[in-house]
Amino acid sequence: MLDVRVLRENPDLVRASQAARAEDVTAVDRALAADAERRAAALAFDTARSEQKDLGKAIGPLQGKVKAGKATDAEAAELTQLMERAAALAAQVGQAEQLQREVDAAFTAVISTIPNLVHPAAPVGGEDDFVTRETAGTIRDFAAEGVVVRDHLELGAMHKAIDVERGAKVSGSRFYYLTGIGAELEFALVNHALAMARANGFTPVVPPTLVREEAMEGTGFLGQAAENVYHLKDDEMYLVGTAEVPLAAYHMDEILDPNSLPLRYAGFSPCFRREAGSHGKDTRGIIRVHWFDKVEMFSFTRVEDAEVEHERFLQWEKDFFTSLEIPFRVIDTATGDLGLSAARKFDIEAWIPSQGTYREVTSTSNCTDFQARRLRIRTRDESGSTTPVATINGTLVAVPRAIVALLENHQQADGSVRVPAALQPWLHGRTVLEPCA
RNA sequence: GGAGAAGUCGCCUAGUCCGGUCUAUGGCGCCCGCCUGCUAAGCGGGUUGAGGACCAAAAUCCUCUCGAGGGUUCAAAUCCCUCCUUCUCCGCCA
Repeated sequence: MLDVRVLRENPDLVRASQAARAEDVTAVDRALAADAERRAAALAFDTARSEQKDLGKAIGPLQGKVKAGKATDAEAAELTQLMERAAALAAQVGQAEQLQREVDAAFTAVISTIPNLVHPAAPVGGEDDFVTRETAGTIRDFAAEGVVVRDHLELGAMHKAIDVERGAKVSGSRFYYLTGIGAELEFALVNHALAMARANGFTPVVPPTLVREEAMEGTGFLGQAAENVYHLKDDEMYLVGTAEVPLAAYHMDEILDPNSLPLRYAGFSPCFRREAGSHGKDTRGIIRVHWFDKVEMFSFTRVEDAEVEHERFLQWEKDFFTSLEIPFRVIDTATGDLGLSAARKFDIEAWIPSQGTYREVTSTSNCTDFQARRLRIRTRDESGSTTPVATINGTLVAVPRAIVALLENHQQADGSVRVPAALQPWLHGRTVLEPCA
């Protein structure tokens, strides 16, 4: 949710942001008009209600007297008169309240469609207008090494690590089993990630992954992203697509102690995505699946610290892939590709040898105070009054894509896979994974 | 799944039967001040959150907020309905 004051005092800023996102600029004027209406309606209701309360105060004692039989005829007559006025006023209050409710809902409806203000440094444009911030690691020259590149599916089969056939048999397309070393790799990656997160001041969390509408709505996943969310209609529950949802909603409706910030949580959870609208994309392998496990970083900070925290998140994500010795690049996502809540987003894209290109493996977003305002998560400023916090989220490891990058980048001619040093302690010291006979 | 109890402004709590002096009581904690060799104690004041009016700002004022949402009524913490949550007992079960 956008700050109404920004909307009122600096509508041009909002218009510019809308334009950068290729969103509806006229929504700004509709929101402003709705805001004015809303305030007028509130004032009308408040005034009528105030008068009604005054009348009520006069009626109370008088009524008491009349009931006790101690009232004079004049007082009884006055009571009758007051009651008549109060009845008339009650109708007026009812109407004013009804109007206020409608106008309020209209305002909420409009302002909810406006995404977060884009960060001034975010590159303007569509999906392909990202800016590459940096490229790290060295891409192997497989041909020179005499290695015929196998893709992760082939390697997964050789190692009996990934089974998509049975995944499809049991659950359908875009499902898979991780077996043997595949399953071990998941735990190794997750443990490695959690160890790093803990070292960086994160509290490990295993959150619920089935949430109520309020949590889904508050984190901004029921807007344009709604079609990708699994909805359990019988129970009015939603399966989360990321631990960001339960982690963000963890402090919903709370006022956080300013001295406790930044509050950092690392959530491990399964993630469920319908992948509507991506038919035909990445149909081979486990790059794009309906379910996967992930370790997600989440931080609540003061608004003024958000940008620095966001940079830290990026650094920690880079540290993770650097430790896995996987070449990657960092892109600054373009404004048109930010989603509802993010003001700025950095993606890490790992080199995928079988595709000869970089593919997104993690992503970190600075949602400023947008998400916190929706979830009513505040802290106190210097003057002691409440103010929304900022929220930052970032993937530390999304298991299947990390496994893809790992297997493909570290494969050797015979199909064996080298284990990077950082992961060895989590795999009982194994340095090489040998394919099954 | 069945039966029952409860939810009040950080925490505890009065009020709910019987609607109106509730503008929600008191205690604890916390904040400010006074007093005091220091500390403690004592004394005085403040202390839910949200929206709005006025405004440069502060002060002030108004409305909403007693788990949430509806309803009854001139008037709801209080009466009625639905939902949420917690607890107790029974049943079932990782």
